[in-house]
Amino acid sequence: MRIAFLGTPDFALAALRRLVAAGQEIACVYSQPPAPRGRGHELKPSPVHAFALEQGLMVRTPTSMRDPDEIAAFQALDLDAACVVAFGQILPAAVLDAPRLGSFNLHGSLLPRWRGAAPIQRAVMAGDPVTGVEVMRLTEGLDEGPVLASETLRIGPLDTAGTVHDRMATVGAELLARTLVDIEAGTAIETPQPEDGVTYAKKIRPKEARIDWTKPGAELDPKIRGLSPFPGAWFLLPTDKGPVRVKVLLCAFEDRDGPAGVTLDDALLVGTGSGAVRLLRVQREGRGPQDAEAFLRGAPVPAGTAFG
RNA sequence: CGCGGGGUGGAGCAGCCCGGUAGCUCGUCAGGCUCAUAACCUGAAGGUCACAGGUUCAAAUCCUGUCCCCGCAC
Repeated sequence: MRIAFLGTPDFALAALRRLVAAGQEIACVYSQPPAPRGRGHELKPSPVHAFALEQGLMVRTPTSMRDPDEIAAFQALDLDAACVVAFGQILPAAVLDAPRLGSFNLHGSLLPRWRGAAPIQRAVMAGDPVTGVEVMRLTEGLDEGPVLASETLRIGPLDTAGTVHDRMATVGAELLARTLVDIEAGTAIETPQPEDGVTYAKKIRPKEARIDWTKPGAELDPKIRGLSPFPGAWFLLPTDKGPVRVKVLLCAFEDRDGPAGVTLDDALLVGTGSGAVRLLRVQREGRGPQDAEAFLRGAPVPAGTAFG
């Protein structure tokens, strides 16, 4: 099939790689324009953009797909289908309806739960025991189109948004590739989303990442894991040189009570509003990620330490 | 030139401001103790202090440049 691929981050890259491997004809790749990011404000192309260049695929990085010239260019591609995976832009109907068979999206949740920008993180943060990845037809509403294929994924007690993301990227890429074949063959079945159970996965804001130890531990644990590795839930660790920001990359809930924000033992068990959270993997500013054991070797945190 | 932190035996860190014997926690190896052990005791090996220049009688420590890593902002 002659398709256009619209995507930006690593999650999308996994899907694009799979489609290329499957021998699909990628007429054009669309990605968000290179933005000044990282230290030093360097202009870096997105993962999908970089891969497309490396593969010699045609790439376009329009600021807006609503631009009439962009829409015209898209329509001129004479596509069979368009695949949208974490692209980062809302597409107008003129674009969605341009391909002969329509436009399809790979979404990281079991719709209609977690429609929107950050489904994987929100699912983990909410403590969902199960999530999934689905292929759906894009319509004008936000992630409201009918579902064509679905695959579920368990979220374990030690999963983070990162680990679920990685597993889902692989499963999702496979699912998309398989479903495209069905779509081309005309055997794909479209099922409208249920009307009940709709929730929205709002974009993660850095402000949400500060840990509030007065909240219940059973709530903090999944939230912290859902924010890992990005942007990373954090707190302030008191040191000789002042408070140091420490991110928690992995933790586990423990049913033990103690003062909120205070360590209950010498191994990073922290009291919360109710229950406690054991920090298993952390990263302090300026340093790399490390397991609690390694972290404590260089910076012991005795029981009774109060976190900020 | 957006702001800031860091690169020290295998791991994690201290020492740097106030130049002058390489320190701590752990790991490894050997021996001991023990019914036994990730416990404990004793001893040992292992480091061009990121790299390149400079200042100095003397540089991990001060100055300059380079490379790499990370946090914030975005």
